[in-house]
Amino acid sequence: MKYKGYEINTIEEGIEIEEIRDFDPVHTFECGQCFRWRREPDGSYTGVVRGKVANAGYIDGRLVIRNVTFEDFQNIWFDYFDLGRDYGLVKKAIVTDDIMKEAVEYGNGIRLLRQEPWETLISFIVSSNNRIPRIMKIIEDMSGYYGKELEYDGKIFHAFPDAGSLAACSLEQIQICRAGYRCGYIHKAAAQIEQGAFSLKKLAELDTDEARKYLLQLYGVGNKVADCMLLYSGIKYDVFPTDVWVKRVMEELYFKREASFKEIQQFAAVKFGEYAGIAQQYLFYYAREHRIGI
DNA sequence: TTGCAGGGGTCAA
DNA sequence: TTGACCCCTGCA
Repeated sequence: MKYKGYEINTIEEGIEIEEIRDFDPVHTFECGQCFRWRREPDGSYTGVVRGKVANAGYIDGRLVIRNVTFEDFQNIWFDYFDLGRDYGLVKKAIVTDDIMKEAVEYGNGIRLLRQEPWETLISFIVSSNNRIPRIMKIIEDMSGYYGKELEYDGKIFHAFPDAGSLAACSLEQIQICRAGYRCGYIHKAAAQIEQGAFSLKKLAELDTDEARKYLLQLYGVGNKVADCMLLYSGIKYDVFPTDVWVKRVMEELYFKREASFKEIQQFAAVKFGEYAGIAQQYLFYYAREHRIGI
């Protein structure tokens, strides 16, 4: 059947989408934006999103999403995979030079996932001064201890715990996830949100600068985490999360000298505009895979 | 085997 | 602007 321009078939294991453009699972799931998708031996990926387990991969040129009903697709996955956006147009807008042209060609098929805001916030608080494998383990452990149990394909999975569940935990209970000093950040953020002192829903109503400032009120959230949270939950696309890697990459590819964080952000805002965040993702992935900026 | 540096940042002085 | 920070990993 047709749904918003896509041809969707319901099959026994889930659904399949024909002729989908600009969706490469490897580039999308391994470009550093998400922490809960794992590669299976057959090359597909299994992940937990909004309390549902799913598996995604290509078979004969069709994107197959297993353990998903057509209704789930309409309510969750269409939005999560950002399928309403024409990445062809995005690419046109951000490719203004040979560097971006190459980065976009290389990272062809990266989509920016619209992840659940609360989970995204905590994931990127955990990411501070940390590496991806360890971030994944902490998120996994936290879900295992405090998230709802789910089952798929004979295996047990866990949803990411909601704010109420983590707010109900003592600091010691959060510390068993081995997130170190970030446990205090998580504990406080959960309390602020659960008590209604802070609303993640409000972010969408604010302009980008206001949203960023508002997020900085949360203990443990600085500029980098705020920008990641806004971008990877699909709330704002004109942010340019600048960590030490992106800084080095921008210095090497564009500035040819040292540049301050502020300088880089201003440069990106002018050069890439409303899709600066997506440009950052292509650039970062390209640089990481080519070991630029090391 | 043990020891030490340093990591996709934030906070506080 | 600078150092400490929890925990883990990589590498002498």
